[in-house]
Amino acid sequence: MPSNTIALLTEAFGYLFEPALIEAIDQKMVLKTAVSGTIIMEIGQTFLGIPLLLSGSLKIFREDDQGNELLLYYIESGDTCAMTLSFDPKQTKSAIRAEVEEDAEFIIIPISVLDKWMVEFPSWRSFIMNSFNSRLNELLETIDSLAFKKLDERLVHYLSDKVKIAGTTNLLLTHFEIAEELNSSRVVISRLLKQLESHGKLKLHRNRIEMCVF
Amino acid sequence: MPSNTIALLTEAFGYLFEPALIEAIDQKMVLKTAVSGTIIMEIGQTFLGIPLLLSGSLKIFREDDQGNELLLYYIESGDTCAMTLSFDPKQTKSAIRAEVEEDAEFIIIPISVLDKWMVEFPSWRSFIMNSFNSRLNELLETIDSLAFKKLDERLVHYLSDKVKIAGTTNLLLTHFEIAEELNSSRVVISRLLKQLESHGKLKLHRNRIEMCVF
DNA sequence: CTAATTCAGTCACTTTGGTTACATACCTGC
DNA sequence: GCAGGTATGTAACCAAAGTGACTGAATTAG
Repeated sequence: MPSNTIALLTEAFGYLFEPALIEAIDQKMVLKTAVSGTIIMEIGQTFLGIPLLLSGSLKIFREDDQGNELLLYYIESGDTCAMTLSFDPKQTKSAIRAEVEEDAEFIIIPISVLDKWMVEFPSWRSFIMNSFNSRLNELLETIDSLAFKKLDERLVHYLSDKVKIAGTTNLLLTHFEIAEELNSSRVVISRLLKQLESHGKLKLHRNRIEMCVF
Repeated sequence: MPSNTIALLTEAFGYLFEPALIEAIDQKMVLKTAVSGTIIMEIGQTFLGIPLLLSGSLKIFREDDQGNELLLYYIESGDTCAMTLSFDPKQTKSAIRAEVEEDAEFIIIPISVLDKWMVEFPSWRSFIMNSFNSRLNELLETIDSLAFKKLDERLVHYLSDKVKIAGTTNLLLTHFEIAEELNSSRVVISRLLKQLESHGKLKLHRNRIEMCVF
């Protein structure tokens, strides 16, 4: 008789993983939950396993040595799910920070079983490959934004992403928060937001931005 | 009795791959050579296999819809070797352009065998994983440059990389070429180079830059 | 209710990088 | 050598984005 967790896993990953793999995951995983704002992975931190997101969403950041930060991309549960890059047994230091955007449930799979499962489960192989590909494509998109787009375009793109993730056009954000995630400054963001408001693309309130076009 | 190609492969990959894998590669691969400047993979192009670099080096570019381009990173033979990202049978369109920097020999491995080899050869699994990781880390470095550094720093970094790849402090480059690879403009690059020259970091000549500090 | 804090709007100013334009130097083919 | 192309130097100007300073409004703590 299947346990609670098996049912949970089947709901989240049944469309991806074969039953035998789900059972294997059930035996090896650690289930965790974290509320919005929690940092579940810090830069330079050694990780014991790779996380798979069951619900909620994560924000993935890069940071330089002066503490400037940049939002790289989001991880959603529906999505090809999580994976904080790398699982080279030698290089297990995280290159990124993962912060919970919306309250999240996730499981941690120990690195030790990853290679074994690659041999045993075809669906695990393709999952890992697809995850890597998604990460690469997201990084390429980030590079496109940085290299080819001006800040106002990046801002619009950022807000559109937020709408998608939050599932509402009513965004609870301060200008300062946006500035941090885009590695810009508060004044500049305020300026551009005002500009977008005057073009009717959004409405500004305190701690809140109401998107019109997105 | 081992064929020529087996000896060649063993020289290039013997430290990475088990003999049985080298034999498998020998049976499936196509050997190619290309001179400096050749584009061996174009954006949007469907690829039939993944390339592994035996000698020479490649430059990997990203481009936007207006034709602006940006150098992402180099692939060297000594290095964990090549791989033009993705090998999802569904998504086999290249996201990048690969151009030969220094005359290169490389082999193409058909996508069809990749998954099979993942099961059969542990060294192939770790090779693929390490390659993905290298690519991810290189992209993250590119993002760091774009997000956190000013153009003069990016320029110095670019020139240092060139010295490493070319193996000489005597770089045969025009200002225009540099501008293209950094997605900037010729005038700006000339300006910054003059500045670096006045600080004694390099000497400028026609079609040539002589690096002092790097 | 008041004081302190946080958030947003705005101004003046600087820096960085991009653009246009033109001059000059170098190099190649003839 | 000369014509034409290519590479570089430079100046004037512009636009995008960052900075510092100050204001007032909204919110929260006490």
